[in-house]
Amino acid sequence: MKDTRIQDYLNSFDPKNYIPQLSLDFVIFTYHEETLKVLALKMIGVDFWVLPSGFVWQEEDLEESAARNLRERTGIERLFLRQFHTFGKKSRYFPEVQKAIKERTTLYPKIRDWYNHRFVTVGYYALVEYNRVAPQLDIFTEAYTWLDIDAVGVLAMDHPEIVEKAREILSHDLSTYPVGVDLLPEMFTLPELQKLYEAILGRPIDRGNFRKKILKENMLEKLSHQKTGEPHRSPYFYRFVSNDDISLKQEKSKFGF
Amino acid sequence: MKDTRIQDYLNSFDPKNYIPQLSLDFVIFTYHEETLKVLALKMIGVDFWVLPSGFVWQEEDLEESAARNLRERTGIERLFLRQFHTFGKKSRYFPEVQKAIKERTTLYPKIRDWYNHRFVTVGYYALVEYNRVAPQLDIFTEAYTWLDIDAVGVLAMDHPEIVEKAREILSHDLSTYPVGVDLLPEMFTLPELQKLYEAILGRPIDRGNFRKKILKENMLEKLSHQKTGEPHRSPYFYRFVSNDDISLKQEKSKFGF
DNA sequence: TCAAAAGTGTTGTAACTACACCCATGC
DNA sequence: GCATGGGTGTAGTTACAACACTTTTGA
Repeated sequence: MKDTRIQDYLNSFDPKNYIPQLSLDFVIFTYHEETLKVLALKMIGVDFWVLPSGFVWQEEDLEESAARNLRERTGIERLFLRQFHTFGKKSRYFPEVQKAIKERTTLYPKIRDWYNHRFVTVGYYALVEYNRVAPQLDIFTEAYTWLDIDAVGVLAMDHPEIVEKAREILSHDLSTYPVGVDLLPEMFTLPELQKLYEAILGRPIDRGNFRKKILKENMLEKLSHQKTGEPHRSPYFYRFVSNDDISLKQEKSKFGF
Repeated sequence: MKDTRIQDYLNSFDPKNYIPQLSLDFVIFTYHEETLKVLALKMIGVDFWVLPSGFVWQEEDLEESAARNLRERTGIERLFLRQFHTFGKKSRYFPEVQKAIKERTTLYPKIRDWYNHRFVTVGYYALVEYNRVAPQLDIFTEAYTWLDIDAVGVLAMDHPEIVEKAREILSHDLSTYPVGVDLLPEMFTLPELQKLYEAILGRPIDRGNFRKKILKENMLEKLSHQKTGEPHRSPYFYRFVSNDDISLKQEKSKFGF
């Protein structure tokens, strides 16, 4: 069934509508079971995992294209989406992958030709809340999985390197953007928020210091008790004040004079 | 004379060797007369200024390409070169510019075709010392100038926006990279270094605080007096300790816990 | 009552900010 | 001497880091 749709798609695919040798790669972060995770896809008929990716139409902005591709490939709508780096090693030509593609498109010379070059790829990272996202697979995708951030080494091509870079940038952005807004449910406890930060940074944070710093930002609103059921004091729930009030903090331009 | 060389070049130009619709744009900073400046070029036969730019060979890394293009277009060799953003608005198709190019290449359909698309461009910024660099113009370039950072609005296309972004990133990099190494002569005084920082940040810095912070980095070596000739106390000269010892400071990954 | 984790407070250090004050130089 | 800008010091504030103490909960 899917194969028919693929053939339909391939028949209608016109390379002229796309910018050649340019792709977008997405590092889609989520947070679940106290670990940071990254969305990986498995294309039909191949046996390796890759990051979601896409191509750029001639008639769309790069940013638009990123949003569109993300939607089409994963069903993920609005979210925090940010360009972080462009990768362009000449070795970004991956025989394993291209071979698999070509094998499956023997009837489509235009497709073979399309893939028969190295690609420069613009990296975007996104933040999505685990429970609010059910990735919708497009016709090329056989399966998806949320890889633990520490397990992204299994990704094909140079994708582990891309994830690494994305995480680095995300760590920096932690100080200027309240990532919890996108990665946690409406309500959450401070210990939960702290664990999120620890998962991103990859190192422990002092509890007391975390509370002080995060509360001083005035982004959080304390709610009623709850979170009962465990053999210790129950933490308070919090929520972010209002999406409108949460702006990117003016990156106080370093070299603080 | 130049025209002959251009024709030779155009004759030998083979689009197949390049990645289509992808360019590199360079924001080359220098520092002179207490102002931050940016290199701008004027192409032969047109009357607007643009940033140096270039195209990427099929068989070279993006980083390699940046270094090569910089060398070919400006004669500038080794230096601090850093990717900062990729620009991809669909409006990055500039009739004014492309018209000028096409008018001058009527005999070269392959060239017209090459320019007849919008380009996605990867921005790199570079730091060069004013007195050690004499931009060497390539065959397409009629003139160059060092634009004051506050005068880059005269640049064509979206180049002012690109410079703006580059300066923003450079401001951030100030805290992790000793930009003075690349922008100042071997010897310099602390007031001179401070003025450089002020030019980059676009705001004044307290003298005493600057000294304390910069000296604590242990990157500077105090030399003998001099800098005489002015009606006030003579400042000391300094130099950076050793290029080897100056490493990118580990960007202490924010959210300092 | 005990373990475990939440919540809170304290203390010392380092960094940043805004000054004030003195020093060297050429006129 | 005097204006000018370099060099240095200090005091107040804020941020950070480490850690101790108290509180609440279920078993």
